[in-house]
Amino acid sequence: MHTLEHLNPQQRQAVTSPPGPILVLAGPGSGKTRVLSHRIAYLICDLMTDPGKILAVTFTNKAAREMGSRVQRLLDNSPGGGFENRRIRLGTFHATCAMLLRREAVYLPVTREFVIFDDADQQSLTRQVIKEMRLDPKQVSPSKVHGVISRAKNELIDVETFTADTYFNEIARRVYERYQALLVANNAVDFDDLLFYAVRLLQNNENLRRRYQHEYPHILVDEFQDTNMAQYTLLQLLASDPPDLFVVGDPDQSIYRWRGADYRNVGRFKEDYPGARTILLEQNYRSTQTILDVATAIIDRNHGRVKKHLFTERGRGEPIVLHEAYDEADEASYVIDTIAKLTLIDDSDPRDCAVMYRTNAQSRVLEEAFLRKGLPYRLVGAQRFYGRREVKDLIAYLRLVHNPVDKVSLLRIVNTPPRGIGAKTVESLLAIASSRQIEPYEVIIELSRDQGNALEAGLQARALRSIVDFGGHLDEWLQIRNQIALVELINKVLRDIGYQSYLVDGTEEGEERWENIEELRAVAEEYTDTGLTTFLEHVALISDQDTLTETLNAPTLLTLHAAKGLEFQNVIIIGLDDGVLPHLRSFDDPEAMAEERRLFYVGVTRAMDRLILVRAFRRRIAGPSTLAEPSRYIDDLPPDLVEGVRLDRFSWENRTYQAETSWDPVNRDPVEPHFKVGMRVHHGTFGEGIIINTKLDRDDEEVTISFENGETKHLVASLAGLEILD
DNA sequence: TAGTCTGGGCTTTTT
DNA sequence: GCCCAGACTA
Repeated sequence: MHTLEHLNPQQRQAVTSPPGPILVLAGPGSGKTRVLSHRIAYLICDLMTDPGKILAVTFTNKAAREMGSRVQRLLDNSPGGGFENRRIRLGTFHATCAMLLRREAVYLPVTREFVIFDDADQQSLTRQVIKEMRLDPKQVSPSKVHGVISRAKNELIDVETFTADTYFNEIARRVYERYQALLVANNAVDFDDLLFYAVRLLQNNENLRRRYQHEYPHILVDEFQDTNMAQYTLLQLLASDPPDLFVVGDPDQSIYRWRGADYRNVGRFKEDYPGARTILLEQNYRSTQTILDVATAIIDRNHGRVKKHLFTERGRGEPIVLHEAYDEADEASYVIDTIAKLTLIDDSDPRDCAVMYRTNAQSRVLEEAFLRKGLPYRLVGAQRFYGRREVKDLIAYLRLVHNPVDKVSLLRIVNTPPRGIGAKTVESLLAIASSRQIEPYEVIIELSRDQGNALEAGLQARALRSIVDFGGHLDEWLQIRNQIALVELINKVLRDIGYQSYLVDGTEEGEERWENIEELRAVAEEYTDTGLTTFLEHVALISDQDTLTETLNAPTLLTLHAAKGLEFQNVIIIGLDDGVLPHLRSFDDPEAMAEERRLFYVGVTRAMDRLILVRAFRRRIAGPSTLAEPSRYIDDLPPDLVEGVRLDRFSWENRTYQAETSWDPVNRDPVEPHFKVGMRVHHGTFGEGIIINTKLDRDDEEVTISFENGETKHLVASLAGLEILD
């Protein structure tokens, strides 16, 4: 019972409610993870619940991990002791469904070894279907069509019930049908299928449903406001009778509507479970009262919501700061200056500062500014490790070895690295496969075993040699896949295809790519005991945040979406201009506009001590730089809480921030211009010409030359080998 | 078959 | 203004 001492009355009420449908509306910073983990500990230690009967679902791996370790800590400290959390089923919606589907694969159109297609795979499959239907991918955008399909699945609409009310939707319906068939043919499911199949399975099979209800009578859900129809239905199906369903969420932080999330599930929950107990968590342990008041002023302008009165015992704190920069470059230098200043006056470390923005494109100007100063930063999202080309390539090889009918992976790597199996050859291979009604990989392996067949197939001798070579390797991989450790398999594949020499081409980028491969191999080491299936599932269901390095003492740059669930001492939100925040694309949709507001609210409530809002007088969004209109949200800020005075400017030299950074600033010598407009030069290929323009580009000089032969060229001076003639 | 060129288009992206 | 994808050329 001692674990309850650290909870406030509302938290305690939530944690100790008798089992049943319970809805916890948790304001930002109100300790929702704490409530969830205490609830689990309470079930185990006080109500003597078998840990194996508890199912806790989150949206991210990170949240799942965090909850797991917090529960473990609570159990370790509990008076009874000896409890273990290992048997708690704790995971993301998708991982939980994947577990269920693998167990019950006999009821599915795919086998237990199914692979999970990620975003890029889904995209390329959709594109393939569109092309197959002889539609132009430029007219019919694969991403839009796939978006429609994905949304349909999230709303549990299958091909049969998908109604095509418009021409576009008719196309989408036909693509949907074929797309689904191709997934099955590849023994694959996409992210949405994980949920969709799980729901259908439980709906159509009463025994199975009973079994799972009995297996997990106690269910807890994090970020409930972000559930979509499929997830909500899944929870309903899993909940036993009487249900013990403990859901925690905050409709004001619902920012994934465009991914199918529907915060109205919160309202639905109350309707579907009339006896549900609702508990509001309003005490905030993160921010100053000033920040909470600003946040409240912003969110209170959204209608039709349960108002929360966020309060803290932390006191008023400092006023928030509003700054207007000249343009985005000036905005970036203001950000850097401000962080430098904060590290001086506030005893903050650079790592305590975050810069948030609406769109990823905004990070570029910031990054450039940091790089110019030689200062480190941590960027969340953007160049995701598992989205890197080389990482995806290696994973595609492994997926192929695991599940050779996966044609998306096969096509991805059949000529990567280039081995002379080009588009023409691939086409012939596919034609042979379909005419003989076998899988393309079988054609490849057969050819490698018996080259005589090839003559009939009409393949060029050179192409055949390449196929034989590749097929031989593939054949061998398939035979040894279950006999050697995962890392050994990876090493073998890498060696066989000469991947290192392909990647490492003398450039820095090549080195980096190879390092990524080594990192992936290091991850694979941890799966020596569990094997390829588990490893592939792990890499398919992982998120970017998991790869965020925690050690670097540098500010974090991230989108407002990525900021959800995090907190920082100092938060700088840039781009408070209409069209950026709120985003232009949301203007004509009131629901979307309400979500933009929530997004801003999420950003504001990340701040513990200081909040700094920045806008720019001019801004370039697409095309030329134009005058920007201040964000409408600026008008909603209570004037007495805002300080419009700009912070004093500091120069970077000798500042603690720079001194404390762990990374050596890149001190490039400034490039001296060698060429001037009007100079006559000679070029090895183009002959003589006159410089008509020069430009210094961070580390090189770019010149425009009008040559005597009439051509005008842009050249990089260091590479062009120009000779100055006068 | 592999690099270069051109044109469209352009939020957010837990899995 | 920049990036990616597909067309085009060597």
